[in-house]
Amino acid sequence: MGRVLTLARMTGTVLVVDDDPTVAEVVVDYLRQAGFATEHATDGPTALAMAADALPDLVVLDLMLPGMDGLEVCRRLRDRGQVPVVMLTALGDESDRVLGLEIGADDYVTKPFSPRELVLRVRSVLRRTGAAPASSAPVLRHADIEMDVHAHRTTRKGRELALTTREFDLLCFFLQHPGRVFSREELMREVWGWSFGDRSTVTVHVRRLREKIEDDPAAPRMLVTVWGVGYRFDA
Amino acid sequence: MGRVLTLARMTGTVLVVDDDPTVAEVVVDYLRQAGFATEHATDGPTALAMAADALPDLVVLDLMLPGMDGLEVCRRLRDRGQVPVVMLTALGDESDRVLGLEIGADDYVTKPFSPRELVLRVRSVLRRTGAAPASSAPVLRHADIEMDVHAHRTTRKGRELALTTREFDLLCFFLQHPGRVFSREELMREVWGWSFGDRSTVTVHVRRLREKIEDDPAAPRMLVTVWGVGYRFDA
DNA sequence: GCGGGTCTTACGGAATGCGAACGAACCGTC
DNA sequence: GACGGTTCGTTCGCATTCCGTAAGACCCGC
Repeated sequence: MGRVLTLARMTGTVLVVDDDPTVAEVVVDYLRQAGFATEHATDGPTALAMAADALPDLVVLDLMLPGMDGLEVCRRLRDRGQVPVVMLTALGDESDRVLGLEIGADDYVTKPFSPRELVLRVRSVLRRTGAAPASSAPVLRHADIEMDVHAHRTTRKGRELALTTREFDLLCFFLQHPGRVFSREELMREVWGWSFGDRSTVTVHVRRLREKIEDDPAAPRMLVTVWGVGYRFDA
Repeated sequence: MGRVLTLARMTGTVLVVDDDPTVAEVVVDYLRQAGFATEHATDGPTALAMAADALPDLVVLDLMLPGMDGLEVCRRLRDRGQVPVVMLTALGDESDRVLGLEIGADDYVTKPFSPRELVLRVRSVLRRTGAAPASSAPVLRHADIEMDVHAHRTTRKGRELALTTREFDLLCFFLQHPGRVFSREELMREVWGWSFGDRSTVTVHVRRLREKIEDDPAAPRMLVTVWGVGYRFDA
């Protein structure tokens, strides 16, 4: 009923750093469509300058850059402040990926990637880091559950719930879309940001989440199974 | 095709690309009923030309096309702009599915598919990509029956009905076409998405549905038998 | 009464969801 | 760098639900 949803479009500025004009164009396009303002740089030094100047809320950074290594750029960005970084890495380049995460990238996406997936990752990172501007609802409420997105804290009847990251993301999504059914594939895409993966992953995480938010997990009243279709979060 | 009666608000234009006239007809039918304007192409080159000309908000694309591969069409559509694509794939063709998603399809539906499901996917993709407001009344009412398509919930006199997927699809179809007779073959095609199958399948499902929505299933008042013809949903 | 269509019931197979457990990856600590 | 706990994704077996078909009883029109 009076559930106000919710999350006006998340607006923020994203700096895209990629020397490939085709990739950059697609990425910028999608991010704009998703409601972000965008800046674009084609090399490391320019990227650092623009980051200092425009103070973006997040940086999408290609690892393969001419002149300066993407890792180096990432490190310097991190030295300056707490701007979140999503890295673009070549498929299977495990070492780069590990290195990137160690240096401080908040997430990574391997090429070739679906642009939409990238947008999802960006949103997810912003939500997690709390860097999203105040326009997005800071607190989600539904029934007796209260979710402080920025603080990454969830309470039920005043008692705090110990949710993992995935559980948090999952519940967050359901709270933003109550009363609608979502297939496992949709949830995989929307919450995990993947277009592939095992359906049962969703099943298991729903089960674990129920374990924490339902009075009787075996007979859920909030996170309901719609047979043959998916799951729905009821009031 | 000329002018279109706007009972519901137009939510966008969808280009349907399929060489099978039967499939295409059903798909176009449902999309129109859901409030979309539609265009239809039977091969790849025509599809690309129409996409460039009509600038649809979304493309429903059969993977199996004569002349040009559906994947190729998808790729070219993607090269040109960011029009969302929903792919139709053969059942179990996992490799094609993955390939399609990597190339940039936003969703896929496996044949045979329920037309209602396709419409839901189309709406879902449009909502996700933000290309169109996903309004258009998703709640069907008739007599004392209320159907929330998005929630996949059906109530009668306020009490929830436990319908299976098939029953849901069937009732959904009847609510969208009240007062008209449909033969078993038509229902098979429109609801099941098949052009083959046993007539008695429909009979049985109608019976099971009656069991749940009629006061006296033996003397139905809503889901009426038209002897020698088929079934009709009365007010 | 007869023939064809419809209703009802029952059943086996398939699909789906659930629960438990496992191994791998990751995190924080020492 | 090594260790233990946590989280995550996957897999397996089991129970349940659903679906399509078949077979017989029933009903309608002639």
